[in-house]
Amino acid sequence: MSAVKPTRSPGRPLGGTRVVDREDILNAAETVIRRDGAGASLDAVAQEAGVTKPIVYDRVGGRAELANALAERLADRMVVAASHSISGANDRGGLATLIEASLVTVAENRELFLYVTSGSTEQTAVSRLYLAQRSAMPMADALAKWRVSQGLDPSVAVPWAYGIVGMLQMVSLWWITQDDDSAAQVASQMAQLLAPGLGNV
Amino acid sequence: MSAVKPTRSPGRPLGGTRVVDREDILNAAETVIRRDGAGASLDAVAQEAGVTKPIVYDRVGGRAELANALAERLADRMVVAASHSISGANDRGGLATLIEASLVTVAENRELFLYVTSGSTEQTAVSRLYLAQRSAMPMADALAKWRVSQGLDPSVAVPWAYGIVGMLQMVSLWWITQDDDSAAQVASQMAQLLAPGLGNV
DNA sequence: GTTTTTAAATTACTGCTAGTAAGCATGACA
DNA sequence: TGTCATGCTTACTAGCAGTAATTTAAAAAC
Repeated sequence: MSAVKPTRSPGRPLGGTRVVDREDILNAAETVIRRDGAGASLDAVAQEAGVTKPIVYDRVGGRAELANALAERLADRMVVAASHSISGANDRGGLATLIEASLVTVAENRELFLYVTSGSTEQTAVSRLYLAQRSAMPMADALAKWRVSQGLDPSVAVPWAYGIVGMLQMVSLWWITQDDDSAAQVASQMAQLLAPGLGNV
Repeated sequence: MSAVKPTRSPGRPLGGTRVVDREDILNAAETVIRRDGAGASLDAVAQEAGVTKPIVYDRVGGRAELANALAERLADRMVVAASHSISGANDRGGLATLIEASLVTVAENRELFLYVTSGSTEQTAVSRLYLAQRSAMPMADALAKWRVSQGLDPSVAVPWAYGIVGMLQMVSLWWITQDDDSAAQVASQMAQLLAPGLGNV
């Protein structure tokens, strides 16, 4: 597939300035991943961006770094979705609404989710933790603060946050590969499990 | 690395019968993964088993199937560890003991855990669900049975089981990449989060 | 105004890996 | 004794991550 003739000859471009920056590469990567799935190659990403592979390495780095950058995007998107959902939700069912927003965001970014949570080679463990960390650390901070305000031990915050992120990731993975249950239903069920332990948030 | 001279010439072996079966291949795979980490190649597995790659494909299939088979082994090992731990535990802290056994088993099979939870290519999503399913389905059955016995709705069992498996996987991943907290401590913390929602199992 | 250097890109390569096709040696059976 | 089946190895293909070498144009130096 890489046989499509590149439209540009070698050498410095005529304007003399860079035209494709890091953000362009990341956008192209998202497009390709949506189209080709989680197995998208760096060559395909480069071609979609109208450049070649070494440019991808110059702008964002190798495959692991690309996955990390996209993981940050996805995590940010989830935070935005969560805050939107929170603003329209009241206390009861607030946790369920949060989880539902997470599920819906994963479904909207299905292939991207699979890409960033799959990794490829040996470095995968670190990469997967990176995505988790990106989601877990704000949660851990919030949890710790809230626990302190309640006069409770805040040292549980970090493992709890990682655990909840892992729970949400796995439930998302299961949920997007079946059609029986609605997002709201599953979210409510998971909230039912978590809420008592969290202290009826 | 594949330049190590194979000790066998082509053709049917002298006895006329197969000498390396599926179990031998899986054992060799575990050895190689322990030695080389999660990036272990099929060639290395074949060499460790004293055969060549096509034999691996004949006995267990491709990389995805190998990961699935090893995932079953690891899941079974965890079930055994859990049942051992249960037999020596009383009601209070039973859940924590279970989680601790899970953490310890992951630590004992560190590279294998990373191998089966990482996968490699596009099929990864299915493979990861496979491992999760292997652990989640017995848990879901037990949960459903227990919920029914308590006069509660058992339909939460499946998503809860997947969620708990995901939680344990992520906490394990986080825990084996740091040294600050003991297994017992983390297990107790996670049990503290889950127990109330489960209904003080 | 010509030469040199620097910037920005492509082309072309290496090394590795999953997976498969073709070939070879031994046993079984007619 | 010759043909077929069996259980291997060797040899190959295709694709991907990552890197080195090369090319072109702008900018700077003389």
